[in-house]
Amino acid sequence: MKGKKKHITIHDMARELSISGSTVSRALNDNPRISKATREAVQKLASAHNYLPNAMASSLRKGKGNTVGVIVPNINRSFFSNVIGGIEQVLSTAGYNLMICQSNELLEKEISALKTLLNARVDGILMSLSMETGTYEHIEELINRGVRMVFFDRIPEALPVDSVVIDDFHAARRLTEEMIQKGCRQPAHVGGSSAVNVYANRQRGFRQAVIDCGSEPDELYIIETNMTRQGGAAAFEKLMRLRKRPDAIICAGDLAAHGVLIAAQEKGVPVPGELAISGFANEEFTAHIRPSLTSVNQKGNEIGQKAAELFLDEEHKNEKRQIVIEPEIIFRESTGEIR
Amino acid sequence: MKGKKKHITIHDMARELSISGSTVSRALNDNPRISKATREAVQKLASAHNYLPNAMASSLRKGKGNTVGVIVPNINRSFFSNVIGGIEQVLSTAGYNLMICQSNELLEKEISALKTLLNARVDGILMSLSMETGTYEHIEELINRGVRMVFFDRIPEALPVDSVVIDDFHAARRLTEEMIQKGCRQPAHVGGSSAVNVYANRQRGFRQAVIDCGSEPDELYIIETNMTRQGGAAAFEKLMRLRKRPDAIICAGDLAAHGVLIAAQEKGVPVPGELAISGFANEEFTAHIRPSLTSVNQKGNEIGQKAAELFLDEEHKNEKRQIVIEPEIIFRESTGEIR
DNA sequence: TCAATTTGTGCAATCGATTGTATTTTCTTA
DNA sequence: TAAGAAAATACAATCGATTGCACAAATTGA
Repeated sequence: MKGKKKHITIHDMARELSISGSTVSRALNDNPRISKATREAVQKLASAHNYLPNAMASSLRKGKGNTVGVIVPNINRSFFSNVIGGIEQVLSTAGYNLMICQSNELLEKEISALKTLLNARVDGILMSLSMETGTYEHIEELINRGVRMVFFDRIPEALPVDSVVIDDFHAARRLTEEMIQKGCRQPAHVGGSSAVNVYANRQRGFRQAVIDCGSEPDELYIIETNMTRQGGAAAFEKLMRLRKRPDAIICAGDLAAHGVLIAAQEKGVPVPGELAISGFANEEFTAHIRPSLTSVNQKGNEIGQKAAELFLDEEHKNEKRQIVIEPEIIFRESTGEIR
Repeated sequence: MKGKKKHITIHDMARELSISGSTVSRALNDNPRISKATREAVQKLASAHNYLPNAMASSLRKGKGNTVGVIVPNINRSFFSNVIGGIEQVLSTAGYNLMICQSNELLEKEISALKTLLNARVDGILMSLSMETGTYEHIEELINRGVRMVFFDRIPEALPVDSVVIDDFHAARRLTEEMIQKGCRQPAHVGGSSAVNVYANRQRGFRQAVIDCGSEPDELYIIETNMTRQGGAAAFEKLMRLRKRPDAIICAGDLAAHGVLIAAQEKGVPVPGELAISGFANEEFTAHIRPSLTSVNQKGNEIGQKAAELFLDEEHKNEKRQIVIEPEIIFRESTGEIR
């Protein structure tokens, strides 16, 4: 008895009211060309039937779907879920829906996610590159197609696209300087592949701070590794084998920093007594471990909002605008009595 | 020069090859009715043009879009992002895309998310209720419309829908029993509103364990609060004011448990020496705080997979199937030397 | 009262892909 | 080689909403 069709269409209602489909459509969209009487009759019937417009049909006709795609490496990293939150705040107000995809740091999945979003004819794509992404043909193709894109955090720096980043360079530099000024004599840096812009910038910031303080960066104390706890622990081992042990390890990620911390504790190296440690990203756990971990708040929510605003600002598209957000360094126990 | 149309259609290609659109369509879908020659010619042209089918058009025609909606309270809770991961593993293999929405624990947002998903004519909705959701009219309406729904974790128990849950009752019961057997004399329970099925079940489990061990549950030791760190701390204060202090606090969530732990440490109550504490959900931080927190692995990934499988199994829809997953209790330092 | 407006509706095409039903072409086989 | 079967392709309708244009009805003005 419940009919085969799940949904009432505009035409069903037109028939019911003995008017034409176009009138129903206009009535629902509050078109002034429709008389108040019919408009109200239609709207009443619509809500009585719980009418819901078929977004596919209207998108198809209108050529745009009020959907934007978001691709992040991983939604269960607090930074990225905060970004998504920020994006959603802005875009849902503007009437857009989100299609969220994960690349799992894999280029292949990134490409297939892009394909999916294109199939869905999203109005734009906001994304952060996967760690694996080193070439940008797949991105360039989209740009050539005229797809509206905004990147955040991990961006293709060579490409003419809008982006939102935090000032990684500056954050790493300030953090390192602070450590040195506090009396640290031999800082080390543990980061990710410098093929990724954020890691490259954090490493540059570290180097600059060392130079500013009158030394030369020593390559032995700059390690590139994968940014996991294991990677951090491995880097720690390597650093401990050096003739002169570092007394501060600035890490470009919280997980790696935590790996360093755990390894140090296992080795019996007092933190922050003999070794100061800092991370990056301000993941939730950093505040709760002992010693709590100094880190950098990347302002994910704000990044998401700005990225969404860039997307919405149709005026100046593809002008390679870049919004730089100043991150906030959060000093905690792992770096001792700084400030 | 780049033309107004962003995308090539099937008809553009048909014209180019001087054949009909239907032939192109069939060729692209490897329909055997099309000769090998034309099929290959079409496919070659398609890839030369980077042709991407318009998902809206084909969905509209086919009446289904290979998209399923997912609604969770919050994507940055590790449990939920794990669920999403599990769902994605299964559904992307089956050719579905995900539209992910957050309710932020708000009924209003839950309803608007549902509306969005219906507009998009998703093929189904997998969801976990918001904390605020106490009435189910909005859900029932969907069921009446024949929308394929699968719930997980926080489910509307009275409704005839498929669901995947973990055995909260059993987990809480076992955990509590274990504590009592270990010598705990006065266990307490800190949980969320018992209007939410999971919290109700965890509380029931606690009560049952107490009964099984020969006592009567004392209402003074069963507290309902909001499941945040603040809520946990407040509950702790309340419990500490009782004549006989509890020597074990079983919490229905990790955040609350952490709040209890911090408050206890501030009060100078040794954990696990004088007070054992356990949480629920196995959030990442539980393994990293000191003392590390005993918790319950809710197997988010597995739940997601099962939910997706229920969705895919078209055979028996709306049979109120329920899959119960046995959670795993992870004993850590906060409960001392159990097992 | 009739032409000139204004206002309200309907018709039909459209968006892009799919599909049942022709229709044409090619291949068999007597 | 012609008739019949089989294979390949084309036609046209369809999904549901939107929209330019045409048309009808109501209103205005003279």
